[in-house]
Amino acid sequence: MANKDNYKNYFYVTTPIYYVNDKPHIGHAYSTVIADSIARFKRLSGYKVFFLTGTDEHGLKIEKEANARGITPKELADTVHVKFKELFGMLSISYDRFIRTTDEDHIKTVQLAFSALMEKGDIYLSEFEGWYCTPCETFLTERLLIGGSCPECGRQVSRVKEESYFLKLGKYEKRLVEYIESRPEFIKPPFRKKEVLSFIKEGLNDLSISRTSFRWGIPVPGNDKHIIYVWFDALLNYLTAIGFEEFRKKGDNDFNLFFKTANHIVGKDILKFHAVYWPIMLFALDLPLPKTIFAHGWWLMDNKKMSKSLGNVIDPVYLINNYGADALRFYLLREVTLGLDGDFNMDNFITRYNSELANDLGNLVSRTTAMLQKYTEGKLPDFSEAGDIDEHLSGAVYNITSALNERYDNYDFARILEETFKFINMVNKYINDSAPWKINISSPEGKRNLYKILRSAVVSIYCISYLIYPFMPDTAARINKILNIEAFAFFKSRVAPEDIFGSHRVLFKDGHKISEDKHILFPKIVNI
RNA sequence: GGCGGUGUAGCUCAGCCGGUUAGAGCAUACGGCUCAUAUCCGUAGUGUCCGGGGUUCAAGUCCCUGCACCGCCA
Repeated sequence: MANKDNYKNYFYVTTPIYYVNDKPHIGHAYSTVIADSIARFKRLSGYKVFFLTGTDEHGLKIEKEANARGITPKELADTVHVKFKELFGMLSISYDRFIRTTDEDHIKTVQLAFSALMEKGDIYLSEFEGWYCTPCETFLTERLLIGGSCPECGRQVSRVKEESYFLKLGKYEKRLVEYIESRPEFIKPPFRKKEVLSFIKEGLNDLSISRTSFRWGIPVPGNDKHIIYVWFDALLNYLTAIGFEEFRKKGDNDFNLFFKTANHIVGKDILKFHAVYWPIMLFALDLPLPKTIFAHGWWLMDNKKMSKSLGNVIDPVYLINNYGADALRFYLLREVTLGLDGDFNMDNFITRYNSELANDLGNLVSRTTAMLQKYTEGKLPDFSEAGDIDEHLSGAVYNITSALNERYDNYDFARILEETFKFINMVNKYINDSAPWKINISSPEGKRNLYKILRSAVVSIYCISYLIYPFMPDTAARINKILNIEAFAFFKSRVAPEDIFGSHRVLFKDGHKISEDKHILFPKIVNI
């Protein structure tokens, strides 16, 4: 049962909820893969994880798209949200809930929250006058416009003047600044934190949070002339999914324990909503704030922004079908450091695939298993015959794993993968240098030496499967199958990362044999 | 315009509080091995560390300035 003080063992991670006006693209895949990887690592480390993703289904843009297609907004959402589920299935995304903002419990949450803030006086009715960009769902002030058009998308904006509900922001401004400044882990990476702070310090106007010009959305309780602004609606999904309604009614449950540990994964374009408006909503609701908001960059295509009009959009489904989900996951996470933009380049994708996945990792597994078949008929030399694992290898694994928690908490996935692949190279070198094929096995020393090398290589591969598991779960499972051990035995023991190497004596029992089948983990890409 | 950042080998980038001949990966050339997905390992390079001043015994590393590019700004 949940203990009030053990929230450190909880881990709540969310992706943005994705807008259902169009099918998913690589950016959706990216946010979701980041969240999936950290969720998997935390589960591995024994945390109670809740991983949330889903779709944002309300708003004028959906209503318009549905009208254009001659269907209802709900029909549009029903159709498109499935595309996201399919993509996430193909990508092995291990979410615990796929929320939709049209879900019953979410609608209740939004209305509950809205009412609570009305009662408190943090939401009030007034009049909005200004400009609005429909495609961006953004209100704009006069001085931001460029030639009378939206500064973001360049399209026409429309003049709006209407009655609207407002959320008080100024009231919480100072508190928010203090909160952000005193918590380095709250907004990552650090340069984004600076941006947010300077934005807030310019002063916050109250936020318009309702619309009367269209119908597709959640009505304001007691005044259904008004539809609740899509961002106010969408952000609350993070509360719905972990039982906000029940929490309001009955008090404590897992809700509290989870929410304090929340990690929101967001794109840089929606950081402001998550780092400014969302915390203020939570202050107003007397709730704790999430632990971390991580803003990642965008994917460019050949250094240009991807857009349908340029025709340079890369389809994640195409990549998965041709190269596999893990190849895509690997590329997305390996190529980009921290919160920077990434450049998707097909040549680069293939180079990384061939040199790192096929040549370095795939071939290491291939040559090792082949030697085992050849020299010991697939039997892993027992500990008593082989002795301890090579010290340089075990030391290297220790160095990587002991920094793992910190690296994950900083979303420094590229670094983890870089170090993992350095280790893979080290094992390749170890095999080269010790040259098992040259050993004279007629002598007892020679035999023992050969056994030590083989066992060291196999245990190293096991460690590699552990290290890559969060990023490439399928590959990790396939490696374990090749080694003929239960997939993810490391789950059961819940060993600390730095103890993973030491677990081999338990894992590989005397007389253990690896699989006889020949597996190619990553067939080389030869064409184009 | 305001605030912040970046500019290092052909390409992508590491270089924390200033300190020996400036690093990695990819690409290129040559060499070694044969267990392996013609894979792996080794060796060799080349750089006005954006320009100009300054501080210091000592500066990609700090300060000033110029140029170029980028991010954020209800």
